Amino acid sequence: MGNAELKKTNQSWAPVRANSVANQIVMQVREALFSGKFQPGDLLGSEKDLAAQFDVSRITVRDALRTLETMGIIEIRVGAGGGARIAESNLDYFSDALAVQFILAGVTESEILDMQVAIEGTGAELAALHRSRENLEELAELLDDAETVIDSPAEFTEAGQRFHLAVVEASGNRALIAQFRALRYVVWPHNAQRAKREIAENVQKIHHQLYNLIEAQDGNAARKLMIDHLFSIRAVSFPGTAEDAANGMICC
Amino acid sequence: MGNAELKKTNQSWAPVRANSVANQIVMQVREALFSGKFQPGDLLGSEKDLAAQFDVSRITVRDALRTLETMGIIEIRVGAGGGARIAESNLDYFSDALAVQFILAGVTESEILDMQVAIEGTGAELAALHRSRENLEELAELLDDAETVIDSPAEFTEAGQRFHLAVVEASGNRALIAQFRALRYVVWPHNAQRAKREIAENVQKIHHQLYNLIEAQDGNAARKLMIDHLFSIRAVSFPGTAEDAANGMICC
DNA sequence: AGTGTTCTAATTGTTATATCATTATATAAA
DNA sequence: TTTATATAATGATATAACAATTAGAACACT
Repeated sequence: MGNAELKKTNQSWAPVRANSVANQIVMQVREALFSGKFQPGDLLGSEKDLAAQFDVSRITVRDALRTLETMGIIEIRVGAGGGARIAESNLDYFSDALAVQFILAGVTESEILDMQVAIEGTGAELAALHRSRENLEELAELLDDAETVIDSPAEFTEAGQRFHLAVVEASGNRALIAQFRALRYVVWPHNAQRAKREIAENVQKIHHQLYNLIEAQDGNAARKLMIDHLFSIRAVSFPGTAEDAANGMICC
Repeated sequence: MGNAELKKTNQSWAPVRANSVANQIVMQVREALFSGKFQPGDLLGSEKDLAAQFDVSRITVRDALRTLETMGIIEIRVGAGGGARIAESNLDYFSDALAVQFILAGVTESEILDMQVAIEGTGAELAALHRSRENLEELAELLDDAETVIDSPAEFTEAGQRFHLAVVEASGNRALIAQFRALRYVVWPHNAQRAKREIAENVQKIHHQLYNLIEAQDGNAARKLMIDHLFSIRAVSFPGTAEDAANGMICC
């Protein structure tokens, strides 16, 4: 039973008292996770179980579980054999938190683009160093996909963004991947559907070059090309000159 | 009344029905925030108000508010004149979410160090380009502070970390600052209290060089120096050779 | 007039008790 | 063996009540 599984990893949940009982439950679970007492998949128990263990009402437990769920620490399943379990990592939770805070803080597009340069530049560099055979195959496939939709701005933009994601994924660095996804979520609305045909062709050319550098494991060159690529996007988003806007490439 | 203030910004909360009523409330508030209908400080109303407006029970509203609160979207105050308000930006929420996901995903120290290189490298570069007079004064002050505790490993390490934070803050990029804080939170436990005297002196020397490059607005050199600095830390944390471990500098 | 105190109303925090909807699992039938 | 059905576990929601906290108004005392 859930009870037993919980006891296995954490003998004694000190029954809580003052100062928002629900928050204390959250803290106890959080601390247990941070100190390595939990693995993804571990069962905490049902609402009823936990209410009994903490000696509080079901609704208080619910409050705590809702908080933990939003934090991405637990997953809740209904039905027989359900209950609260330590969650698998889901970076969407984090991307979401980042997007919310960026909006509340009023972070500008310019700041986000600098962030993109940092993440994707390093992503491209590490991709060149660590890429596997599978990574290269996926990148090549995505390039082909983009080729087939080169006349459809929206679809080409999306294909280009998948390519960029695949590059960062090829780095094998999950921290970078998480940051990239979060940024993409924030930036997404702004650079969609603006790729004209000739611009798209230029983008394709650069993406091919990037692929070649990654295949050749030339980290420095890959990083440099990626950064130039991103700056040309910036030139259009924040045109210093009309020429920049006209010649720059957007999307991706 | 809260009711009136809410109506001002959002005329019609569609009364919700199926598929987790609480989540639908969350989504409605979230969408309203993302579409710019809310500013920090705006009052949503009390639990009772919202229960009436959404035509659900107080408990359902509570579930939704708990989720929104954990997301950092709202703040809740108890007592007369209390209720739920759109929150001020608080990047700790996000740093926390990141730390949780890193733990659940089992991200390695090596991955985090690569991430640090990306963030702090760009941070140093932008700091050189955008630093204000106040930034320089703070950096100089922090260097002096570190000097006075150069014989105390724990204190020197902390002073060094404050310097690194100040560098990133000097970039003026809140996205970078948020990422740096989050990373520091994750990395913190690992590189404390390891700085011996001669290592500390070397760190101080490099920090001074960094300061000079930032003052001179040499972005490329600042970036390069910061990255070398971080890699030397890596050399100790993941020693390729015993020599690396012996000569490398730790902390900061 | 100003200052400190007390009272009051509003609001979240918590508990208790039900009912409904959903889901996993065991059971039975084909 | 597969499929359908029943059953029990569980979360989702509702209603009602009380406790704890807080802001603001009313009041009393200088």
